[in-house]
Amino acid sequence: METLRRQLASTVLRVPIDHVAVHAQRVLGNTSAPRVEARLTGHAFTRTARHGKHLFLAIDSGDWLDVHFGLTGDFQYFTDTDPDPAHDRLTIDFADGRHLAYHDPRLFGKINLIDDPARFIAAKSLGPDALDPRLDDASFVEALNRSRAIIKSVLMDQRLIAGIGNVYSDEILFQARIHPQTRANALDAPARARLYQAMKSVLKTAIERQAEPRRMPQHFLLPHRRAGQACPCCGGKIARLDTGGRSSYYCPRCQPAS
DNA sequence: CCTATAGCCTGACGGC
DNA sequence: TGCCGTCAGGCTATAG
Repeated sequence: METLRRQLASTVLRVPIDHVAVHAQRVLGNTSAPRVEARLTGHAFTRTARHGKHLFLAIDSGDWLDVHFGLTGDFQYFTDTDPDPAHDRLTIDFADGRHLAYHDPRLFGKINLIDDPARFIAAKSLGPDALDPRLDDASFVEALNRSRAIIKSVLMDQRLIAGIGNVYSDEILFQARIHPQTRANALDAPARARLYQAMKSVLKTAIERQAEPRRMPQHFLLPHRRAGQACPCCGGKIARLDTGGRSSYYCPRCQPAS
């Protein structure tokens, strides 16, 4: 998400928007196609912000666009000669000839028109962004102690910490050597410290590598995140586990149940 | 309040 | 080739 934000910030800011088309009403949350089209057409994005998995685009009219990509969404650029990408649920045509498609095959994403990101974040009860420096070791530990749920679910709970999804929660637990089903409040102090360090370093590394799986270090779980693959640390087999309806991949030897 | 689960959607992939 | 089951980077509403 941060990678995408930076890309947008370096390409679309202050470029006037010629035309907007909504192809799937479903992706619109609190607004309608005519409203989005009216608020954007003839205007331009002036800056970007991000909180967890939410991307915010300031519009020079004073409003903000909140963009969430669900499971399968992203932005795709295309040109006049390209056909419109399949599953483009909303397209924005810029005055410089660029076209941007909000692409989301599974329709789990949402776009909202809001007047203030901070208020939106509060209304959604989102926790602090995982990379916010104000989310220090002490407040992280406090958040963990409040929960009896399994640590895998806690890391993904956007109300506690915003920004961690299924893949990166597996990576964080792998590097912290913690079994995904450990109860959050059962982690001892060294484990909590490892988890905090892993959370910060995994996300920073991911951003440095533009979140491209191919560019992740080989000692990360991510390049090997499939059942039966060899653990990059011990060579054992990566296993798969059902946790809260999502798949967790982990190394039973490096991340033993405590 | 807390935690766990079902449901929303569609496409890609592997096995038969 | 075609069909079927499984899996997939998320969130919300609801149940217990």
